[in-house]
Amino acid sequence: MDKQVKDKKTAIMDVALKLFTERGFHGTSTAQISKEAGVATGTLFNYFPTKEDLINSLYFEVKGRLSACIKEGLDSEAPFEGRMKRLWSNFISCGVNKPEEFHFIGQFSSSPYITKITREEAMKEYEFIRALVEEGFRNGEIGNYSMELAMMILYQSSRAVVSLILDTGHLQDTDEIIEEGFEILWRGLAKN
Amino acid sequence: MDKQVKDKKTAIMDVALKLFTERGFHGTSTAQISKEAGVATGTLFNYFPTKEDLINSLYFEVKGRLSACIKEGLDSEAPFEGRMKRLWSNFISCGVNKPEEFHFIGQFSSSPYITKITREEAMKEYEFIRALVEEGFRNGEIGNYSMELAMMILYQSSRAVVSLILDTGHLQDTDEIIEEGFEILWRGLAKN
DNA sequence: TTTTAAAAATTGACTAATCAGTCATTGGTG
DNA sequence: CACCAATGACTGATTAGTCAATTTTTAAAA
Repeated sequence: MDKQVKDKKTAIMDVALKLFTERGFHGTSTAQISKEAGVATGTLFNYFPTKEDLINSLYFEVKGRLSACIKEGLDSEAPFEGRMKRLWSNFISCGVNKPEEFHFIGQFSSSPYITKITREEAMKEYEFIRALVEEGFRNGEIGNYSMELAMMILYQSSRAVVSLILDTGHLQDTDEIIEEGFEILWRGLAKN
Repeated sequence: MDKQVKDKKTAIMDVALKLFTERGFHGTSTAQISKEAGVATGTLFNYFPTKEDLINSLYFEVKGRLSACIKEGLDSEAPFEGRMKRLWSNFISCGVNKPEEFHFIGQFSSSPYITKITREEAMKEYEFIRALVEEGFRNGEIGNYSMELAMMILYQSSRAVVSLILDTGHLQDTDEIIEEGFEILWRGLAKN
């Protein structure tokens, strides 16, 4: 795949990410995407046989990008609380730094399009989060709560914080909000 | 407005709620709605001049229904923690008992289809939640966190718990999950 | 280096289906 | 009869996707 090809494909995916995030899947036509990407309508369908293929390709690409960002520096030998805090902090700063990706994933995973199977498949990318929380349970670092409940509260709270920062424009207060948010979360989840 | 009229209008809104939740705004055509509601396409446009009007009316209606459900029994003279727990418990049981309404609001509250006016109007319905949290701050029941942060974590955590119960079919464990969830939330937010 | 021709990439006019919304007509009720 | 809610065939616009024609790239031959 040479540079020209990669350029067009990348342009299509970049524009698709932007427009899907702004207007939703049904609200964005393939014509709009190809026009804004500066290619002909036919070109889009060379790379992505159907609109659904485009959405799925984009999903895996974006999911991978976020997943890689969140994983950074998580393999340390630090104490459990420190790694949880790193996960929390990564989650939020990745969301804040990649707002389109963040919104896209949020929209995609709660979309009525997505079958249970696809959603479960997507969850595998975040398996390491489950592993970390499970470790916390085994070692008694996290209180005696339902595993799924703790996971959901961790995940959705971090999403809530990203939305708070992005929607209200508190970009300069990010570090402080991360600290405060983790304090709330950790006091809630930790044993004693 | 006689019974006949109310019946048709209600039928349209009921079907619209169901289909919008299943397939999204753009994914649901006015033709599909009128067909499933058992009325002609023209009838839909008698009651709702445009699709956008239908969506906004429905949004307002559904938001009101959920709001009324969540408010139940909240005006008591109970201690602060008890009222917070009641709010939490109401939020979750309303979501679980009205899954279509819950998903509708969640999926579409950030949609461009909903006008700013409708959104601001609908936000007033939840003003009492803000008032309760504010009271907690003033009286030192809630720790010294950012108001918006506490609100967001409360709101999104409760949404997370509803999703957990609905998506995993833990319907019979609802009461237990509400208890556990509140323990996590309250330990996180409360002062000390 | 230049020529050349096959292969690959790109194009946009085109199609059938579907969209939101219209309106002259119909049918039921008081 | 008068009234008006209800109807569904209809419209112009838009949709995802096609494809024959054109341009660009490649690489080997002259």
